[in-house]
Amino acid sequence: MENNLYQAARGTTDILPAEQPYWRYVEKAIAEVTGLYGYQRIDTPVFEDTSLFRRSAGEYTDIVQKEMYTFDDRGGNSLTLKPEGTPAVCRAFIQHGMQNLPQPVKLHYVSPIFRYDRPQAGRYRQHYQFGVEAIGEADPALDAEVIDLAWRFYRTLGLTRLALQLNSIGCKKCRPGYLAVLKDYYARQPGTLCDDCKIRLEKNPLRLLDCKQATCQPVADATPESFKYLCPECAEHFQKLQKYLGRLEIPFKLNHRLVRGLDYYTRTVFEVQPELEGGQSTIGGGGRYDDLIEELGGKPAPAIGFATGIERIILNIKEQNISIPALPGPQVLIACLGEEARETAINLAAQLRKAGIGTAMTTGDRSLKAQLRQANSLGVRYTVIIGGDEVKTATVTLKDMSGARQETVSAADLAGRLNRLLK
RNA sequence: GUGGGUGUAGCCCAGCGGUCUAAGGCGUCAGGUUGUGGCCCUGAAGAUCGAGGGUUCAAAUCCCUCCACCCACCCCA
Repeated sequence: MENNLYQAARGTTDILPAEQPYWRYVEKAIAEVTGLYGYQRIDTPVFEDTSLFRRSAGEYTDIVQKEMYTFDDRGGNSLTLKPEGTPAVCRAFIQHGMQNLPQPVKLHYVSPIFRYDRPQAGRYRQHYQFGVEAIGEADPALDAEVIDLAWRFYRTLGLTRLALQLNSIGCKKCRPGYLAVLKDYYARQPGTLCDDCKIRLEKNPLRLLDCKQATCQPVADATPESFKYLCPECAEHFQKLQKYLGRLEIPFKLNHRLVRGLDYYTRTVFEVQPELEGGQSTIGGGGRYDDLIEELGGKPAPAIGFATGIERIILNIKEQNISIPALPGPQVLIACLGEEARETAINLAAQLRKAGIGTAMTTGDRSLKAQLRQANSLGVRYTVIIGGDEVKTATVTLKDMSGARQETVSAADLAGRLNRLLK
């Protein structure tokens, strides 16, 4: 970093004015959908005790092993910038006694997320996620609701050609049985496993299914399917969920290799990706975490959540050429010539704004031509021109920027006149 | 963390050892007579050629290191 020019830290980015329409568009869809389903907003701090994330995600997950932004504060506490949203929401749920609220508690958040990862298009060290959590209910109808919410959200944005993948990885009771089957299956494979998988086999066998190494593909593809080893309760839960999704006409593909990168998931796991893309194209995902609240010290409360990356959504909005509404700018520009006119302009700008009319005013000593060029590039509908003549007669020249029309209006009537014209 | 590619004004990009005191387009600013925009015309500002070091008589052009971005992997959002 010999460069004396500062630049945004690696993997971080500025969201410039030109990008803001996309963000506002997404934020609007978030407000709309969460309102429709009754998921209230919660905001949690950007950092939490490191142990919160270690305990929830799992010691052998990539997030904990290599992606956390962890630091000691001046008091010697180990803190970590949120690498995902769910544990923070669970902590808040427990801390504020939300188990005493009517269950399930339905929350949503929009939050920066930090992961020390190698950046790429659509992958940042600081990015934003929109997520929902529904805590305190095990009914598969709630799983269906969360997936439906996610699906509706994408449709509200206008995104198409998305694929929903679904799996069930069982619960505390039945997963050990499945893992035994899995281990047994892998133990019988000729020694062709990649180095990572050898470790996974010991530490976190479920993740064997997640391996992307070419050499492991045939082995992983042919693994016994987790949803065939579910206990009766989990099997029923999964069956009902699929039935409900059918009712909701949400297409999904069963993917027995979908396991997600966090250890706390139970039963339902799902992911949404664009149909065509490969690579790091997942735009959203989630699942059930029936044991997490209890593991974090709360009274047992089953729950399900979903989170989606806003940058990746915007990437897809652009790829799919979805048109985004422009952000409103000022409707009127006041141009003036000379010091006296300037004083009048300042008064009039204040009056117009008070009347609720978005008003910009030119500054500096510029020619009328330059001021009108500015009006044009701002895209205002009207320009108010004040020069020596107007000052003398207490009037103003009101120019309609869509044509060549202009009229003389008394300064006192300007706000009223504009309000009528802009209606 | 691994492998590969790229890096020239705010943006897009030409140039790929001497003719570069770096070209063009977009954008910005100013003008095209006296107070009128969008089109057009003219002009100006704006680049230590990502940074640092090296090779050479000579480097934007070759080499090394670093930084950043992109792609693939890992993993995820």
